Amino acid sequence: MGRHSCCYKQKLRKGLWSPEEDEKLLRHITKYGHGCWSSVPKQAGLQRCGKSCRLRWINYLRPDLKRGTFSQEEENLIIELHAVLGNRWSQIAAQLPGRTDNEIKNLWNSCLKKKLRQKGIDPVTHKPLSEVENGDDTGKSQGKAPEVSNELNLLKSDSSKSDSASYEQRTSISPKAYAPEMDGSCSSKIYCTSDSNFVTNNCYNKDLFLDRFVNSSRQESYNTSCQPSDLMGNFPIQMSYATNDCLPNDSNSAHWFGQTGRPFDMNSEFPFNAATSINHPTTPTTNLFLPNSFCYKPSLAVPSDSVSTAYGSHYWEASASNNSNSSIRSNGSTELKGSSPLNIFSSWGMAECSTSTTKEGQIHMMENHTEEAKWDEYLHNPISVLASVQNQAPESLCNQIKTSMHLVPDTLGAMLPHSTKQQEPSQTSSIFSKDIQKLRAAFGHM
DNA sequence: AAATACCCCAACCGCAATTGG
DNA sequence: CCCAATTGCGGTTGGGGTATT
Repeated sequence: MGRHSCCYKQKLRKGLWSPEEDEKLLRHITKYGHGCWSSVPKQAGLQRCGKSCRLRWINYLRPDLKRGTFSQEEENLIIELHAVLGNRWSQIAAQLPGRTDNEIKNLWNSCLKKKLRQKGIDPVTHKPLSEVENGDDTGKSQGKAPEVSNELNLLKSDSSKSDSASYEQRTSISPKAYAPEMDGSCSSKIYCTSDSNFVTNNCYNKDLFLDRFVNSSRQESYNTSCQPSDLMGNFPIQMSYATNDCLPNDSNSAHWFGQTGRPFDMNSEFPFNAATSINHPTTPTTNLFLPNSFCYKPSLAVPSDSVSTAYGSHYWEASASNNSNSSIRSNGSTELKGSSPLNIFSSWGMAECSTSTTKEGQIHMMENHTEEAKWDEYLHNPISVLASVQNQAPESLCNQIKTSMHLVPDTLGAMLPHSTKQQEPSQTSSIFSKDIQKLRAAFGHM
């Protein structure tokens, strides 16, 4: 219990990480996965404790991290989530793709708290400061809707300076989304959020909502909790999870379920968004892999709708108007045809998405769990998986893509955040075109 | 220009929960 | 069930950069 044993050992480095250390860690994890963190520093040749390595990976080296300033949408979302979740940073972070709990915590402590106070809102209770100072705690028992509404109204006026779009259009969770289910004054409603719309489902009370909300952000939740069907029930959004039709019904993105429906959430240590965003039931067709208001950290010089992999970020564009005509291509103009990418990805990224009650859906779920198991195996024993893949006919592109993520070790330097020279998309393209070539070779028909 | 104050954020610390022998 | 190892989380710290005096 308590402090990690390795922390007691002498001669362990502390403090800021050097670029060399970063590269060592990144190379090691990319090549072998992290496995047991306590053994990572030794294997990677680092004078650090495993805990420090883990933290460095999660907060800094993970390839899916966004960097740069938080957008107004993100700030609003954090405030909204904090009103619901309090200081549960990891759960808040789970709703913000590419952001870490540490990052959000820092933002909150250094910036958002201040902003709220300036707006006359108590950052702890999310109530008007005047109300808090007067010792009026009636809001506690009556839900948070009023103060949240105040808060958001104030923020609306603030953010309107820089953005002409309406608040409801910009924010992921409409302020209206909170009020009814929080104040307990009406039948509980829960809202699927999209950029411009929200829909209701009269089946959840606040506690269940919170429970689901909290569970949804837990890393293990994709196996057991917060299935989209749990939350969405009668939502008037068409979704056919059990089939390949996991396509958006409209062009708006819904961030809410983007996290809950992902096989690797942002706190996982190997989050590959190629899989996760496919799960996103309302991800726009023009940006299949990421919610359209998020972009990747500029240090990697990746287009906003790119896929981040263990070897860096790669720009994928998917067009998928229907299953048979689906195509997926890299920014290197490498196009994979003939095998529907939705078929491909749904086979390993749909575990949580596959919520259909039909037999077909159940079958898919089983298949998906199998794929997850393979993926898990890959992460923890990549060499054996790689060997097995190379020695047999590929069963799914999933495996090939996963394998391909191991093929470009020389790009590591370019992905390191320390790297001052940004990698041009064309370079990224050429890097991945090699992968695509290997995929093609593996499949023959591609 | 130097000193000081302030701010941001990466990293550390310690506790709780989980896992596995 | 126990216990040690490990992981995850949230609070806190401290170094470095920037702004102010």
